[in-house]
Amino acid sequence: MTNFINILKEQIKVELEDMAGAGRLPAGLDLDRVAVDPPRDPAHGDVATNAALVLAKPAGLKPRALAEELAGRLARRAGVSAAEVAGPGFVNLRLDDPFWHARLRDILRAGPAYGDSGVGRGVVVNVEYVSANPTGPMHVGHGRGAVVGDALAALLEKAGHTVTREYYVNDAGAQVDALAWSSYFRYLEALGATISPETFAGLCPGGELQYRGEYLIPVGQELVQKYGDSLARRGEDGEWEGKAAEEWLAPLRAVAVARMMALIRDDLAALGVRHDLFTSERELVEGGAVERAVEALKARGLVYTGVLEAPKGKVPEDWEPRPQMLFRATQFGDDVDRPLQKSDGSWTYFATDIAYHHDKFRRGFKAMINVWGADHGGYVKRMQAAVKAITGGEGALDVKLCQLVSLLRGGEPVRMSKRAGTFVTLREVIDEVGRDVVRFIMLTRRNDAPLDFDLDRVMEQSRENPVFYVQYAHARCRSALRHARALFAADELSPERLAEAAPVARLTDPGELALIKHMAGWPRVVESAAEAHEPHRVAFYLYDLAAAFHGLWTRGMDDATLRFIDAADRDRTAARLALVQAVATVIASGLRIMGVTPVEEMR
RNA sequence: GCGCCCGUAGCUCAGUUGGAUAGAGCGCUGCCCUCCGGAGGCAGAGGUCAGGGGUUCGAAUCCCUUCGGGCGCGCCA
Repeated sequence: MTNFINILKEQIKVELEDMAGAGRLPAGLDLDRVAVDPPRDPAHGDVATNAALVLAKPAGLKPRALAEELAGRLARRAGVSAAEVAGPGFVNLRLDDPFWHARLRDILRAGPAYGDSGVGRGVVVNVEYVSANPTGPMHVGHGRGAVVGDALAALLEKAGHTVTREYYVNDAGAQVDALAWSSYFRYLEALGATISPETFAGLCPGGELQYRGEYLIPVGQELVQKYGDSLARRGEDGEWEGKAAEEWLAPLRAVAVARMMALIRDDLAALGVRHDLFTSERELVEGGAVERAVEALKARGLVYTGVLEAPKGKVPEDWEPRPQMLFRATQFGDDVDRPLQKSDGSWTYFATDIAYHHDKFRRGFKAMINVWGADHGGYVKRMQAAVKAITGGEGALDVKLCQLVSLLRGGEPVRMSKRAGTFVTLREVIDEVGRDVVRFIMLTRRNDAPLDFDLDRVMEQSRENPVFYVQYAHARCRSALRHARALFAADELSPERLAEAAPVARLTDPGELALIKHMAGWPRVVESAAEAHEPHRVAFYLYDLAAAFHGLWTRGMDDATLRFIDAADRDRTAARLALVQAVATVIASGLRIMGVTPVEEMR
């Protein structure tokens, strides 16, 4: 257990139980509401508990009297230098220097595993993210979801969860058909046909040529290689419309989807994002998963045929009431019951999505997290309702909605238009600023807050740029350790050796102790961020840690006695190098969750 | 019309499973440094946590309500 707060919480509970045993408190008090936290204001000590406030009423005692007794007991504990009653009945604990020195050794001994937690032990969780439609390259918005999902998965792993990272491939449905048609246009082009986009669009269902990007040109070429002109001849026969199209569209669809997924996988690789599993919607549907899911719902009496009211406000033009197969979503907190079938009898996307989540549950996942774009917000309730229903209440779905990313350059919005060909892809951004920058920036805002991504600002070397600031702190640590090689052998500087041999008791400067305290808070950050499913907290923590470290470093520029390396005092230098090594360890540990490389030097 | 998200310093944002005097960066004001372990330091001003009501020993945080912004609302995924 590396979270020192938990250690103290245990001690406090022991004291409370002891007080109950001594008749000072009623037996059997509920201690769940007893909180132990570091206070915001350092003047209130290192740790505070509200135990007396929470227990006063059920115990029939005055908060301050209860607090006095608890404080008196805690003050005798090792490591506690002072226990004071403050305010309405808080007990503030001050921990002595040796306590903090021991925490520093903890960090060095644990190394990269420092901050690992057991709160998620035994919890198997599925994190689904990206799931961009295979209809083109990824854009910046997809990139945000990719980073948030990937970092969340890593965070949960650090907190002890068993995580599967999953991508849902929407390779069925109208969008993919539209992709196939658009690919057919490129196919005809590759054959040398001179048909204009407008003429061709008239032949497409809906009269629209949806995907005009050049990335489909290689798809057309591949189709020619594979099928020669055989697909075109079918067209001449006038069999483009109706069901006949369904048959000859299949190879187009298959080739196009495969190509698009290859494109997307390349983009993901460039971002350093990986998935354990790609699940195909088409395979799921063809395998009968939808029927299976609907049967499961029917068995619970949650499916019926009914007529929905027209939505208020914006009513679709062709709205008409008609009976549909509906899922009783209202029984699980949704606002209306939701259709499972379209009017032509095929399944709605919702139905296949229920099947998909049913499938996840059948694969053993009770905890599911989906990372979606904010435009899917209206879909969350029904999906959570469906998961609750189809898992008999055993499964739970959390959805993280990612708000829009606005690309800026020097404070000015980057104009993007697919039509004008000025659309900026994720890949272009990665190529310009680098993977690490993209990943870090995507985590500098809560997922549900809009994000400004300024391509100029993120390359600045200043405190305003968190990527630089955190990287620089790590690089400075490494730099100090390299300089220390003038005084120490390499193996003397290893975290293990420093943990055992460095006289860390020499660290008495308030700035040094403050840094240790900050690092001691890392396991708690991991746990709370994992519990809240909020990876951005890691970025903010690292920024604060970097600030504390830079502050100490800078003081050494004015006051030589505070510099980390002092050739005249090997012992003190070793102690400070232990501190520096620990900072590097914690920063690297946090960056690892974010998927950002901790650099050795700034260039 | 309904649902979800959001509203915190001049600006951009943290802090929300209830804790004490609400924080950071930028900007602003004043002082210091001009250093090579390069790519500053210190201090200060600045807030009705959108408004109102409620629950609580205690509310930015929970509940209700009003206002303001974003997203969504059968046969798109």
